[in-house]
Amino acid sequence: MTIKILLVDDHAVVRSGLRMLLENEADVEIVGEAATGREALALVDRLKPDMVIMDIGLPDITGIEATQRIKQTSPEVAVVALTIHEDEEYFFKMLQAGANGYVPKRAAPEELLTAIRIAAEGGVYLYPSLAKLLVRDYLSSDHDAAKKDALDELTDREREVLAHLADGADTQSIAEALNISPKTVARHRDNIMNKLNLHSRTELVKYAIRKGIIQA
Amino acid sequence: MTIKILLVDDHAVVRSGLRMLLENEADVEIVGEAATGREALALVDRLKPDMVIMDIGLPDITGIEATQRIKQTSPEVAVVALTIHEDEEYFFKMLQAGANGYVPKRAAPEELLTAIRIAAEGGVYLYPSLAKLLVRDYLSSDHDAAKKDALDELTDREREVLAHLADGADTQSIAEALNISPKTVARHRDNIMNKLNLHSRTELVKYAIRKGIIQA
DNA sequence: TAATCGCTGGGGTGATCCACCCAATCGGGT
DNA sequence: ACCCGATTGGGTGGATCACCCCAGCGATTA
Repeated sequence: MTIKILLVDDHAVVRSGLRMLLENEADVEIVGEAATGREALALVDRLKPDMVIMDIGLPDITGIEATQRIKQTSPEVAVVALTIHEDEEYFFKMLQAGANGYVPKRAAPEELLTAIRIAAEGGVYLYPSLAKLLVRDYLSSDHDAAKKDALDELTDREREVLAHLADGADTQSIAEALNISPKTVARHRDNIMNKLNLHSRTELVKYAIRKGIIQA
Repeated sequence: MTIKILLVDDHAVVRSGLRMLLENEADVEIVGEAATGREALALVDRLKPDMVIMDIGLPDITGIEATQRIKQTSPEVAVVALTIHEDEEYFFKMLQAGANGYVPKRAAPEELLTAIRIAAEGGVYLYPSLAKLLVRDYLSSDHDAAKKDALDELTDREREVLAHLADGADTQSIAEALNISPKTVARHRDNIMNKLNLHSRTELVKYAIRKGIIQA
C-alpha cells in the first residue's frame, strides 16, 4: 500500500530533489509533478493522488489558495506544506486552508518523511518550532478578538531595529545609527528573529516587505 | 555663503545622524527635514533650500517622483540622492529625474560632503561604482534600442543561481540543488553581485522581488 | 516589596558570507 | 589555430551571522 504523491513546486530542481529523496522509500510513489497552482488543481483531479506536497510560493495562485480548493473539491487528499516560510502568517493561513502538515524546507529529510506518513494516516504533523507558535497562540487567549499580528509582539526598540535590518543595514551601521553597542543590536536582532520565527536576514527582508515595513 | 539643505528620509534616526554630520561643516546649513515625498515638495516651496538630500524609499511617493516634481517646479534646487540602492534601475531613474548626485548610504561621510559641494556648484557627483555602470552602459552602444536590463547580462546559470539566492537559500543548499561545488555557487554569486552592483544577500532579495523573480 | 519586562552590553563559538586571488575545461566564433 | 566567454573548482582572510551564555538598571506591575 503505497502513498501516491503529487509534487507541487515551481522550481524543477526542487521537484527533482524531492523525487530522488522520496523514491527511495518503499511506501511512497510519486505520481506527478506540477509547477503552478492551477496545474496542481488539474493534476489532483486527473491523477487522484493520496497526498500533495505543496510549496507556497507559486507563480499563479498561492499554495494556500491551491490547498483551499483541493480541500473543497477533494477533501480526501492530504496536503503537506513544504516551504521556506516559517513565520506565523503563512503557517496559520496554511492550517486554516486545511493542510495536514507543515514542514519548512530547512528541516531534515527524515522530518518530511515523518510528516508524510503521519499525514497519510490522517494525522497532522507540525514542525516543532511552528507547533510552539501554535501553542503560544492558544495560551495567549482572546481568540475572538482581532487577530494578533506577530509584529505586535515586538517592542518599540525591536521594531526600530527591524526597520533597519530589513533595509539591509548591517549590525555595525545600525549600532551607529541608534547610538548603541553592536552587541545590543545583535541582541535585538536575535529577539526579533525568535519572536517572528525567522532564521536569516533574507527571511527578515521578505517578511518586512510582505508586512509593508519597507518597500522592495 | 552656506548651502541651505532640506533632508528627506523617512527614518528619523537617519535624519538626525545626517544633521549631526552636516552641521559640523561651516558651509552647510540644515533648514528643514521631511519624512515623506509630499512633505518634501511642500517644504521645498516654503523653505526655498539650495539643495535636497533625497532618500528613495519613502512612504508615499518615491524619492524619484519627488525629484522629478522638484526639478519641474524648482529647477534651481539641487538634488542629491542618498540611498541604499546601488543597482542600475534606481540609479538611472534618479539620473533621468534630474538628480545632481547619487551617493549610496554605505559610502563614507566624506563622499557625501564631496557630492554636496560639487552639486552646490552645479556639477554632478556620481559614486565611483555607479559611474562605472554609466560608462559601461554608454560603451555598450544601442541607446536607441530597447532599454537594457541588467538582468540580461546574467548568464543562464547565473540566473538559476540568482533564483535560489533570492529565495533565501544558502550557498551549501544551492550547491546541493544544482549538484555543483559550493565554491562554484560562491563564484556565480560573486559574478551576479558584480554585474548587478549589489553587495549583500539582502539587497539581492529586494532586487529579486522588484524584478518579479520571486514574490515576497 | 517583589517580580517582571525592556533595554542595555559583555563573552564565546562554529558556520557562513563576501571580496579578493588563482587555474582548468569546453565550446563557439573570428 | 586562436581567443573568449561560460562554467567549473580551489584558497585565503576578515567580517558577519545565528545562536548560546551571562548581568545590571530602570520602569511598570502584581
